[in-house]
Amino acid sequence: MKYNPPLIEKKWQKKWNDLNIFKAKIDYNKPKYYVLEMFPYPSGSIHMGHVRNYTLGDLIARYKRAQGFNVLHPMGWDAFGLPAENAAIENKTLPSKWTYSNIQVMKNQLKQMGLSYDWEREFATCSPDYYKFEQKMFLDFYKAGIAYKKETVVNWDPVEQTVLANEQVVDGRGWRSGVEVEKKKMKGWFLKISDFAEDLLNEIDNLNEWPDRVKVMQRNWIGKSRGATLNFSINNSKDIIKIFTTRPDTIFGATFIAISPEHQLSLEISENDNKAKEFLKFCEKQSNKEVDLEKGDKFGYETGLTVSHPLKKGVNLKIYIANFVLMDYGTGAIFGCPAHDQRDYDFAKKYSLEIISVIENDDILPYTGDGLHINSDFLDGLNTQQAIGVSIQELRKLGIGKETITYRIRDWGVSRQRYWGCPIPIVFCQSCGEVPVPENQLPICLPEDINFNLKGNPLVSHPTWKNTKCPKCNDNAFRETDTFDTFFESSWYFARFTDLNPSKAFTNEAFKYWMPVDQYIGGVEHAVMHLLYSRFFMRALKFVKTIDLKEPFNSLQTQGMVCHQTFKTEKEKWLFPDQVTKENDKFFHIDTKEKVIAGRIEKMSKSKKNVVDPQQIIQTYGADTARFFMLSDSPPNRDMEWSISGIEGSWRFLNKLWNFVNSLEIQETNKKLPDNLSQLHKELLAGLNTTIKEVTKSIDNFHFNIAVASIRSLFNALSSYKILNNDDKSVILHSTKKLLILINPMVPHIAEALWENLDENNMIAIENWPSVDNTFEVNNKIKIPVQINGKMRAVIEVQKDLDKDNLEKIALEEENILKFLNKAPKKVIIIPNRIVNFVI
RNA sequence: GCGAGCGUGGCGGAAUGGUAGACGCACUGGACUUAAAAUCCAGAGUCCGAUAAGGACGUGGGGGUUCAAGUCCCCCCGCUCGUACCA
Repeated sequence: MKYNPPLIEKKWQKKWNDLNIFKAKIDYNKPKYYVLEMFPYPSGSIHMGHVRNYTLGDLIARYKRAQGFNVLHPMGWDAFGLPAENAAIENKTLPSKWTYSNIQVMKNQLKQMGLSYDWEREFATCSPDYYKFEQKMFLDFYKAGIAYKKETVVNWDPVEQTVLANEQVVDGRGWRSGVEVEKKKMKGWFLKISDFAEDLLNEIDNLNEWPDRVKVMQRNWIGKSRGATLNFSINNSKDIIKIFTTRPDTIFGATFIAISPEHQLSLEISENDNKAKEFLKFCEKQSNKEVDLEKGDKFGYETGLTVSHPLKKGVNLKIYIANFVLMDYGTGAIFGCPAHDQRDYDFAKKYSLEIISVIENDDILPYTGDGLHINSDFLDGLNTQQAIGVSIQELRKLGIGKETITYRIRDWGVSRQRYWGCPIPIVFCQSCGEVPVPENQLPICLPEDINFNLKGNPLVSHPTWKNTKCPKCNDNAFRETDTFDTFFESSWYFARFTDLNPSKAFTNEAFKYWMPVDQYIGGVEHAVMHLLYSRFFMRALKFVKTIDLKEPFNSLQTQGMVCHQTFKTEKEKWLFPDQVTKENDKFFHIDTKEKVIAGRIEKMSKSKKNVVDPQQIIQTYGADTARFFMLSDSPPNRDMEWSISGIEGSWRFLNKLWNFVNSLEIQETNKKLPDNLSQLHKELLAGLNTTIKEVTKSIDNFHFNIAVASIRSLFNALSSYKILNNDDKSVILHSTKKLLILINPMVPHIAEALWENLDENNMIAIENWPSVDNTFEVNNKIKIPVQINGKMRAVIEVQKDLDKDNLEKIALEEENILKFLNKAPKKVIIIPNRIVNFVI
């Protein structure tokens, strides 16, 4: 009987399904375990990134089940988003139709992978049954003052008459129209994440099972900084400019003032100053991406206004409008100290402004480090920390400034000028203004009869949808046509999985039982936004008393990307891996035979064609082989390289496993370990025990590749063992069964099939994880390296825990040691069970 | 630009400060076969040496701490991710 993946995989998937093995139910007799992988956007078909993510999650789910946990392992669809609209325009279809048909396809593909989901909890976020709850949440936020409207700047495509996402802006131009993108001011809805910044920051310290790098990134994103606000009075005017600085100690080095183009003062100036107006227009054309702002050239406009330096009598500083000053951070105005800030330095050089050094240093300017202050009056001789304190004190005394804490994090703009998202439940009335939709009128559903041939947002151009009556005065009114950012849906979906209650977003009992998610797994690209928004969302829901939980994810693991070698023809055309053949270490096009250049190993991407379709892999090798390779290659948090030889190696191993287990003869008398174990038996069982320990530890630590290596080692020991008698058979059978339980979470179909072939009645899916049994530890001999000056010269085999004196004595009997030990050692370092080192 | 991470044989990767390269892939030799594939057995970091014994070198580069550094510290280089309207 040959290993036939399609046959056994279908069979066991059906059995799991028919017997409802993975259905999750509240059970207070068992500890619960909620394992969740980031749900996918239904883009069309699954890719290797999904395969990796869901294989990792499924391994954990099956492992925890075997350990006796009551496991919740759900799956759903992050179904709103831009690609559906693009597809709708391109293929003349509806976003809903496109999305739901993609879900169909992808669900089938996931099912073929044999993932142990409770499919009864599946949902798509684009269904009103889901999004109606977030309309209610938004209303709660609105009433609690967490949601508010303010002006925001968006990318505007004047030809398409539409707002563009950052990714739709290519080199400053609209991706479809190709015309220069403008910045446009619009009103949009925001959530006050900044109100929760302090708590979001503090609680990071308690996220013990999150990767440090994610925590550091979130801390930096929140960006708490202590500094000072300080007022400069504008000469010949009653007005003042309030600036924020983290370095009030450098005040004596200030040589100019710069304000954001969006600053109130900039707008006032531009009203009577055409050149200023032009400059603001120019700034509007610039990208509003953080990268471009920081990397781009610094431009300024000299307003002609000056302020007087508050601490240097008679010194005036020019006010510039500058493109690198952000309105969203601090007060939208800074003082420039070119000697000690890179951006200020660049700006000062460009506009020939004075550069005054106020911190002693030997480096070239700008110098941003610590040091003793000079040219700074009462700050002279102080270091940075001291000078910051003293300068703030002085500013307070003068009544022109004070210590201020600011955060880099900006409020979350949740408005999107798009059709395929959750409608925002607000109505605009001529007389009543903005009015929240009463809860009994929810959900506000998206219209299906839309026309993507018209310009702009189909919700705006729809003939009737936005027309409604004001809930307050019943006069004619308009609906909000913005929809939510899709991060809105993904900020609470994990809690919705705990119960699909049709009338409430969450059922108290289920929420309390299952939440928080014990193990969350997903791409590292979500390190900040999705994960921070979700943390915020829980707090916001707690604030409006919907739930009582702050942190949604107890343990987090981030996975790396799946990469593949790239191939190009000599004419620089990308090729798919299956268009390339290898002969004598050289690559050729499989049809045309032309030379192919093998490029770098890069993240799989459609544009570079270095993709492998999981569907094809599963068809050729089966899901188990794909899963096994995913786990055996790299540790999950690192990038992995997909390769044909790698997948074939996994395929070979599963075949070997299949043939080996099926070659075992099963008799009743073999089902128990023999009473008297030989030395070889003991060694084998000790090896088994080591593997159980190692696999358990490796899975707990998310080092699945080590777990795989360890299982392979055990398999090598079992399959090379010469079976001579009945006792041998019993020991091998015993060990093989344990091996199957260990490997089951990785390759569940073949494990079930072999388990059945071993005459077992229960499914391996419900077997208990093997426990560690140290009684077989027989190895009391240990190998210890002997070094001379830290260089390995010999290895001695000794009793475990042998004392220092004996270790030294035995080491000195080694020929190679004597050879190198040509004089008396200055020092001998001996650590029992570890090392002997002679220093000469 | 800023923030974060990563860098070990031909390749993926192992390694509580203590034998660098576990496990696998690719490779080489052998067995089986009319032959190939598959499978099985054996070998292998590089260099010197005889294909041995043994030795030198070796974890992106440079410096440092230590009896001992892939691991800790400093500087540099390269690549990847995020950067707020992609998900």
